[in-house]
Amino acid sequence: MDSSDLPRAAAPTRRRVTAAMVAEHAGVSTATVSLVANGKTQGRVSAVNAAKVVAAISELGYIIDSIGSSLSRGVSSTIIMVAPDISNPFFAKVIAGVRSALGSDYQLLLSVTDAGQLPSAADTRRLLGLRPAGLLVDAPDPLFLEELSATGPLVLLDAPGFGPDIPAVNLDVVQGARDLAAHMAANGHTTVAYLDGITETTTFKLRRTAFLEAAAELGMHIPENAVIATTIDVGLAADAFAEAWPAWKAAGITAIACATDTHAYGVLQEARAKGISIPGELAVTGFDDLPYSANSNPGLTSVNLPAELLGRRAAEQLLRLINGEPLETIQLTLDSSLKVRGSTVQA
Amino acid sequence: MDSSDLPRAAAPTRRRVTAAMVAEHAGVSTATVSLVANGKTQGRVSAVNAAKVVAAISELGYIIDSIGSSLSRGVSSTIIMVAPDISNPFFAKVIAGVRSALGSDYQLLLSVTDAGQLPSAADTRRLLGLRPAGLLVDAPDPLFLEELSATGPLVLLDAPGFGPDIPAVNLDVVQGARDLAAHMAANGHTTVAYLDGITETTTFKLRRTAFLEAAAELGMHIPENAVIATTIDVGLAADAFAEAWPAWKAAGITAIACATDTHAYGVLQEARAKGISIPGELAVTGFDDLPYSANSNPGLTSVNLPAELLGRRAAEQLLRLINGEPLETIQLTLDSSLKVRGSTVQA
DNA sequence: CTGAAAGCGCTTACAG
DNA sequence: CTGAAAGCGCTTACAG
Repeated sequence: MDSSDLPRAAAPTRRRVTAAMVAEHAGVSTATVSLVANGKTQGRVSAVNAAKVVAAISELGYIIDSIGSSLSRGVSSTIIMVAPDISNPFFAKVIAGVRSALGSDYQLLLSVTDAGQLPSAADTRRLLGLRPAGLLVDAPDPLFLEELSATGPLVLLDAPGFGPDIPAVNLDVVQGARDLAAHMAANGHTTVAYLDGITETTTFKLRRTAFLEAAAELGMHIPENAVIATTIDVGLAADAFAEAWPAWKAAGITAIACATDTHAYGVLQEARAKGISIPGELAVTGFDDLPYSANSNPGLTSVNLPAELLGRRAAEQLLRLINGEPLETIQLTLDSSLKVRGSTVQA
Repeated sequence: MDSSDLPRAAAPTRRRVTAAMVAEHAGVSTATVSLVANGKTQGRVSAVNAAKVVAAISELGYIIDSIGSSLSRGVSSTIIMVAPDISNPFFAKVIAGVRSALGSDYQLLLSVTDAGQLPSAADTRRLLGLRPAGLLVDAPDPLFLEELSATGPLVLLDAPGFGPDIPAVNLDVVQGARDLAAHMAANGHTTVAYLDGITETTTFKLRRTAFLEAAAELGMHIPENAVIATTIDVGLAADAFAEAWPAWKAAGITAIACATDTHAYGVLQEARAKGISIPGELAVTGFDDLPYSANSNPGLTSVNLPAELLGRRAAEQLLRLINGEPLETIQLTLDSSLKVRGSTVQA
């Protein structure tokens, strides 16, 4: 009968304040409002008018509508970050770094997926409909990037080996993996295993190959079936280790390197459940040095990676790209460092 | 001289495909393209034309531009989630739940802040310029919500005590805190302390007051200065505990309840450094039951909160609001459960 | 069933 | 310095 029941879910309490309303209130054109609201008054708006608009803006509580603005400009102030695993605390630190560099000019949109899953290029392409000002892609696989075929400012994080012309900030995981192998060799281990991540992320491949190579160079032996892989998940890692351990033990394995600390936690957990002495019977190492690794049982020997710095540097590079500034260095590599704890050395 | 060097940062490789291009390609109007692209053909577009448009869309690789669409509709397909602490792994699970309920129709935009910091209402209001389809606010403080004065679909997470008419999904932290107190009393503790979070989040207040009340009811004593607070950070919690411990020890404190597992990790770490025996000399409990708590040294007794479910239910409620469906229940409360581990009971 | 047209809110040459 | 006007890409009454 009437339409008073139409606005159901969300009846707007007050109408949106538009630039036109501000213009009318201040007695100027919307063009002038736009100039003032965007701080482009320099030599284009008289001090008198600028003051009038500023007053009207604060009086009315005007906020530039980013939808209208984006459509007009052709680009939004959104920065999209694509990452395979938000549940990893390491990632939270990366985000913090990104945000600190981004400031408040840009909105950070996180495209997250389920643990260890890479987002599909199709999903991400849909996000491109938001016309992001730039794209940050963490630990991509080569295929994803190719499918994405993004145009516009793009910086990769933790993505080694992607061609020297594509901007990236990397972590020196190769050195970290070598340090791990050297540490094991120095502690007398001769037969070792590797617990890998299941996604074919380049960083995982590098961690694995660098470790295996260095282990071989150092005269350590890696038996058949001593390289296994699971999703980044404590429980699944524990299961995989439980299944592998009898054969490994028989093969004389006394140390296991894990692709991430999370994997290592699974091993520690299962070892405790099974009564395997760490590090006496088995030495365990991780990768990432999560904040919890100082506190696990026992403390976890791990490769510390500068997460916050990674995010910060990547965002800084992206900002330069967005502003059309040249990059001094297309690709950066940040140092890693080995943290030795009780999981490899008796306290 | 020429303008070939104008597009600096990002020369678009191919032009954006617009509805107009699709329309021309298919020999129809843009109105028809819009109808087909949005799946609103039912009784409005002939099968022949629909097929032509579908073909043109896939041939040209057309993707609806969400900026244009949002401006026209007055609302975007973005859902903004505001949360005080992304670095908490608990939060990652909440996000996972939100995403699983949201599906691919909506983009989730995370407004994250630094650890433990609540986002300013001003920041968030700026996000409203993105015209989100809905808002999810995790652990807000009352002031924030008032300042925000958001219109439109809104669901609160972990926000008890906000008036019965505002949609919220809560966690039964009160019961959890009581369980903790009862557990301590049952284990013979008579003098206890509390390590709180520093943000005046309602959930923290509830955890604290429920614990302190239950402790008192159970005849346990809480000395002066036995309630302290720090940011959610392992190191800071460790420092605060280190400073408080001598006086606490003198006062006869034998158990400490922490507002979050992260705080508890700090206590465990410091206790180890100082050679304080856990749980012999001091029993420690957390809250949240993070995945690492099963694996800390010793395992941490904690209140398990259903993070993933929290996110899922909240997103489901929000979707109903967005679709104008009625909510069966305005506020839900999800059960917590006590996990007893080695930090309170000798293994 | 179909298309021309208005309109969402903003920005930016352009003419004055 | 200023404002009228076009245009960004889409959606949706509206008239046919």
